[in-house]
Amino acid sequence: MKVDIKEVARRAGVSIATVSRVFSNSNPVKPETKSKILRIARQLNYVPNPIARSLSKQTTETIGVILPDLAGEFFMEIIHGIDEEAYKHNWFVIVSSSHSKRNMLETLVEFMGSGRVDGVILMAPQIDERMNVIIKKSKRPVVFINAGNEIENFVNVKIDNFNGAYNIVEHFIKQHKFKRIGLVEGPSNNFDAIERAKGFYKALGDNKIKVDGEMVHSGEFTVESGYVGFKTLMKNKTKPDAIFFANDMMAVGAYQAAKEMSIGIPEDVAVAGFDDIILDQFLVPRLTTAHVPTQDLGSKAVKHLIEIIKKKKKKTHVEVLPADLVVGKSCGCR
Amino acid sequence: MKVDIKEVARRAGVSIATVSRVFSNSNPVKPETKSKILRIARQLNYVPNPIARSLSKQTTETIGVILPDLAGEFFMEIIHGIDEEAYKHNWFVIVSSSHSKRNMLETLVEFMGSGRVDGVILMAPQIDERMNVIIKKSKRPVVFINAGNEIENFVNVKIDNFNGAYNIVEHFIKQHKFKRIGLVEGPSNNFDAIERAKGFYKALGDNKIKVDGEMVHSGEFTVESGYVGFKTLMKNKTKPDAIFFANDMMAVGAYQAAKEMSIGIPEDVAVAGFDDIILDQFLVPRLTTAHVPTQDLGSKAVKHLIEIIKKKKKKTHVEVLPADLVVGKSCGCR
DNA sequence: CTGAAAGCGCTTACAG
DNA sequence: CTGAAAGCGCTTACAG
Repeated sequence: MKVDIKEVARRAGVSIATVSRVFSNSNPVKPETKSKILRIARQLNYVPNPIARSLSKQTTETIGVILPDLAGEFFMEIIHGIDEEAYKHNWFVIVSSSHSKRNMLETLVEFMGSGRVDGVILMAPQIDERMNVIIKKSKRPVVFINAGNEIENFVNVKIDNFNGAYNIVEHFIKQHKFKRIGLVEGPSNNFDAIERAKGFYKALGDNKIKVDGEMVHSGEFTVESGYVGFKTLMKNKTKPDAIFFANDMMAVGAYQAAKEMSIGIPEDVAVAGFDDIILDQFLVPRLTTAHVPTQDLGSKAVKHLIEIIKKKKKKTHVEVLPADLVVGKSCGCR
Repeated sequence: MKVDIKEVARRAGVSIATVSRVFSNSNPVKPETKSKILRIARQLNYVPNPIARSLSKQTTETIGVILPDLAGEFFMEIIHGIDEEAYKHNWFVIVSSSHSKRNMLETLVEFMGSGRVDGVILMAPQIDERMNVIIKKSKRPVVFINAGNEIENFVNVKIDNFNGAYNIVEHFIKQHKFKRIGLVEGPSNNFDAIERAKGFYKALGDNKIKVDGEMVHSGEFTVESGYVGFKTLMKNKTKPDAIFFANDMMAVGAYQAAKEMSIGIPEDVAVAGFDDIILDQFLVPRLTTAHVPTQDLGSKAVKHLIEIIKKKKKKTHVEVLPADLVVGKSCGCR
């Protein structure tokens, strides 16, 4: 038997408006009437249809999430953070991990144009012109995760790559008195990589250490490139005291290279990475790195988005989450 | 500007019924009319409102997914598999990773009772009575992932833990002529762990190898317990030739213990795990294990669910996905 | 505190 | 092939 608002109203001898008021507790309803309705509803196992409610209220209380395919470990944690936060607010989450750029665009159009969601959380490698047009045109709010500086007039939740890197290098200098510090960079078109490199250079500059071109290697954020980077730097005439890898995966490659070359970490050279990935727990010695609070990225994004939707006020700010120093033993501590 | 079906119809000089027919391509529409409508729609960035469509058609083309909180790496891959498959069919996915049992129950009620989704994919540590009642009462279909045998009359997609384990142990015996084979089990209330242990015992039995109680240790699927298990077994008077760990995380613990004890893998003792987790790629020597096709778990579940929903026929079968042997070097191969 | 009625944006039998 | 109209299950100004 179908049980809708009409059926409940009929049995309770009231209008559907009254039943609706009880379930959306928007307006006062006489206590006796209310409890009668609730009793009957419970008897019938009645649950208001959220689809109908959404259509009527023009609001779905659900968030659309678009993530790139490549997110890996991050993917999981971000979704987790999003889901947890949404659950607290009693909102739902529709996910779409996009397997290509076209797909991402399509999903964006669908989300922005269709009324399926009230807002979107978007994490894209880059925001191209077509995406930009869609986003600008729609009145549905978007919150970005880890987008570059091209995003203005929107909320953007990101990681403090600059200071994360700065603090690591400063730790090398202040704590360990290292002077010759190498850098294995990430891809030159990657926003995170660029910021991390800037932090590196700034820390050197602030401590009056001159940059030595020989001490810098271009990596690709891969284990392989870290492996190569380590070997390259360690073959220089004057070897580095320490090397900062712009992400942990490259540091993993360094560990492999060090093993092959019988170079001790940290006895012969100190090493640090960035990200604090799960794999780090299994490295010996424990890698010194900067913690990226991935889950927070998701939960903060949800918070901002819901606030924008509810308050109907546009927020345009960048929330930068700290990437705290994680001191392991690879830097020479202990 | 609001662009709905009415607006498109007005501009195209047709009724909304015609526009609707174009977008649901249900009925024939004169080609010229159709292309005109499509052109105008594209101009306006019109996308049919899926909420309205859902209400009208009484079907949402979205799947609800309920996963436990503890899934970790699996979580990610399962969602990925689900999302990818759903995308192929043009369906949407609402996720909810449940942070407690109560939460899981609530979400289930919401999904089953409200018309928000057409069906549910459920992965639960165990299905208790109250969940069972809700599932049985609702006409909305449910597909289980990796549920125990308590699930009857439903589709259940799971891993072939038994044969995965059997094949590993048989590999030890047939390929390497090992006779003394140890086992570090998983938690005794864990369905996967139980099946894997069964496979272990069956392989021994089939090869006329008697089980030695001293060769079996109870682990907890954690790195720690693998570490302890390894040390325990290796302190026996007669040491094992090989040890099968019921999951890879425990094998990781074994690697750590072996390093400490200066025991060579596989020179002194062979080792194998189960799961084929990402971390395996970084173990030296490469771990021999059984591959768990996590992503397939998700995609198969979606396939079954959509089929049930569309064909409106109830399917009740268990799909068992093979856990293929992954031969590394930890077993002594090469 | 309550009801009648319009409306949310679609789909679809019915009639032409 | 096309349109007018009823209906999907709710919400909410409006009037009382």
